[in-house]
Amino acid sequence: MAIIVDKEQKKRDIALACKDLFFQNSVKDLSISTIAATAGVGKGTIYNYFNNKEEILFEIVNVLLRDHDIVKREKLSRESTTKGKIKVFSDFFYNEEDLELRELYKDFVAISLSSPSKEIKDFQTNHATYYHSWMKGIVQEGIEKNEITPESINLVQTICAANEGLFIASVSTNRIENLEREINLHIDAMFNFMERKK
Amino acid sequence: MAIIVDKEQKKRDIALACKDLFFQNSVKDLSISTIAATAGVGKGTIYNYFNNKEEILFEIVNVLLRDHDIVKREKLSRESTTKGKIKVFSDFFYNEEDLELRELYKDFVAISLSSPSKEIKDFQTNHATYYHSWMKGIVQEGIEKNEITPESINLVQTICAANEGLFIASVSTNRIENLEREINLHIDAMFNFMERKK
Amino acid sequence: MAIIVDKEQKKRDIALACKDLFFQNSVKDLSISTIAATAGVGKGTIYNYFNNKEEILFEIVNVLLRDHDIVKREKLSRESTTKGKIKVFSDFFYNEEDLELRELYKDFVAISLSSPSKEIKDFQTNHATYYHSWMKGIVQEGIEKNEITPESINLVQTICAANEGLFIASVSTNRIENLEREINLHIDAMFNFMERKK
Amino acid sequence: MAIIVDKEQKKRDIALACKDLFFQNSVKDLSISTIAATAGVGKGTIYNYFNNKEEILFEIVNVLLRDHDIVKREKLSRESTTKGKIKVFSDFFYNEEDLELRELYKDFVAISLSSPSKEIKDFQTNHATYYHSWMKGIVQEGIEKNEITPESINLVQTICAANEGLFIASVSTNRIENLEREINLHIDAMFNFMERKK
DNA sequence: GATGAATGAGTTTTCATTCAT
DNA sequence: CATGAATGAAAACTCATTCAT
Repeated sequence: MAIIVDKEQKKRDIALACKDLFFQNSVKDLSISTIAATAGVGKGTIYNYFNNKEEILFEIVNVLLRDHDIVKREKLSRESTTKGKIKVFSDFFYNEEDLELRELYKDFVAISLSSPSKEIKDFQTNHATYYHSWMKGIVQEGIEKNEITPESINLVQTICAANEGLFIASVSTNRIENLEREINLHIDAMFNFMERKK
Repeated sequence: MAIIVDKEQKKRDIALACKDLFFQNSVKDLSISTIAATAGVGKGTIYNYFNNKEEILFEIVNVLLRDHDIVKREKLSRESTTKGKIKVFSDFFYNEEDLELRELYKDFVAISLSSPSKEIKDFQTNHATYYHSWMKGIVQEGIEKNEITPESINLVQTICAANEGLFIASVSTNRIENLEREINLHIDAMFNFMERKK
Repeated sequence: MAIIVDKEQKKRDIALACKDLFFQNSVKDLSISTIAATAGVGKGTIYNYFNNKEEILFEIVNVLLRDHDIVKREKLSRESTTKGKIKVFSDFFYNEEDLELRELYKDFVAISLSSPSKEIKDFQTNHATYYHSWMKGIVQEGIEKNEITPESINLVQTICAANEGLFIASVSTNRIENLEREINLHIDAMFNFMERKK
Repeated sequence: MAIIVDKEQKKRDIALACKDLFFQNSVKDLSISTIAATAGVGKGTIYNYFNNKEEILFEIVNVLLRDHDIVKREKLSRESTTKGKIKVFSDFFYNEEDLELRELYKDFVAISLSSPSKEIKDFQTNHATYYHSWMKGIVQEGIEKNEITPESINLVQTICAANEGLFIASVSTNRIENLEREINLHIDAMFNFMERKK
């Protein structure tokens, strides 16, 4: 019998072994040689598990997101107010823990903008939809608890979009000096309109 | 002196001669050979006028923005309400006329995200600041005309960011089916809060 | 002993399992991976039975030739004249039934011409000699039956060579529009000289 | 002004600089690196003049054929009889001078048989047609001079094909011990039928 | 100042072969 | 015996950059 390898596990191993490489460089700037060397396998082995560099990126993100979600869920459970939850939800764009994931996210958006493939767009759509629903759930809950007005549900899209827009601006320009502050200011402003007046 | 003017003119000529190339391809995918051939000059000549491909992109955008601004100013002058002006201001992200400029803009953001250089960040900062001020001016005017509340000035950042965020989402995911509609909905929602109640 | 028989059987099984692959692709274009997968065995197993891809080709051809010979013998028995027999003998180069074998034959000649090995040359020699003798036998018989002149025996080589030359020309150039016609014309021409004048 | 190079001359120079390489190896076995090194230019330079290895082969053959034709014409002019001319014409397949050209020819046929491209087939067709016409002209002349019968014209195809078939057999098998002898025997046999009986 | 021929480092990709299980 | 994971050498090809004219 030949060596039976858990293909999925091996994919994960290779991906994680070179995750730092992907944090520090954009996919375009990484060569298969470098990736293989870093992962401690031969170039051919990379091709046994991945069809292209993007797939490795997908794998890394998938693994990291699993952990990220657990932590996020935990952090959310510690927040009692809807506003608090939304702020925690939005801290992905600036907090220290998600620095790495954020780097990869930048890479994803960059690829989507410059040379989009169906795969990457689908991948992005899946995740965007997932997090959007999640946030919608939080807002819905806030409505049910009478914290915020029913119309608030229509502002979820705007909050998400503004978060993302502020993040992009903070990365691609020098205009945003303190992203954390800007995001929280904008959430405060939105909640001004969303919160039930007593 | 005269020579310097000539040099500037030649830069512009080269840049404009290959602008279509830049609309249709991302900078990363264009080779100097292709650019030179399209511009009808030798490869060496490109190096006499530009240090890298990005600089050509800068030149094209600069020229195009000049025209774009004139048209925008004209369109704005035809709008009487502040809301109308903001909508016209935001239509850059979806209107037909700015399709080309938008393609270049995507390229800029992509570069900023994946391998940012000081030059491109400064370039982006300049333009972002310029348009931001412009929009702020419009809102300021609306406040002075008593159309909208003084606090509205603090929402300019959010409006801009949400526009940008929606645009990025429309490009990098399949989530936004109709960008024009989403942008206008979100502007309407914001103006609900900004407009003075009579 | 029994084991050796088994080994031979297994070789044949593997070879036949992937014969279609060899019809459709030239040996050079086939990878061991593809062959192994098609044969339904592991890559390592191929190496247990064959030293190289050519050997698999030999095996396939050997098996196919056995059947081909039976059919040919049967077809020849149905022909009464020597000319008829020679034509049937030569139809290998254009008939529909031998299409596959012909594809393999092309591959053999190609290998012989570009990077000949002792093995392939011996293999080719064996078969060429075998068929040459066969044809010689037919001509001999025709002489004995007084159908053709005794000198005809010296033209066997020419007939064979011309058949082969026409085939090669039909494959490597666009000069031969209808190979069947050309081969039959040339055989007719030769028989003009070979047939006993009554 | 940049260096103006006679592109055609440079192609020829590169091709000739590595012709020995092509005599000794089949195209498939040659790498661009080796070719470039032998020609004394960089790898990139090869690509500036040729799209693939076959094109280099074409170039070499074209140059060599030019010389070959001159020599052949000269040799033919020294022959007075049609039979002599045909023999001289056919000596390409075995004479010492054309050894190199013959090696390339083998390569051509091998490629045509294993992985034919339109280009190579057209190239082969052109040359085959050219030499075929040439030989036809010689036979025609013989007919006009009353040396051979008018029907001889129909045997040109057979003579060519048999020459080629014998050559292929001599290369791909051990059956032909002395190609020169076989070719001349077969030409003698054909002329037996073609020559006018006095 | 303009040119474009030459370059070679660097990249992706393939695949025969090995060998631990 | 059979397997198939791992490998790395080798190949094709690209392209920014230089520099002689």
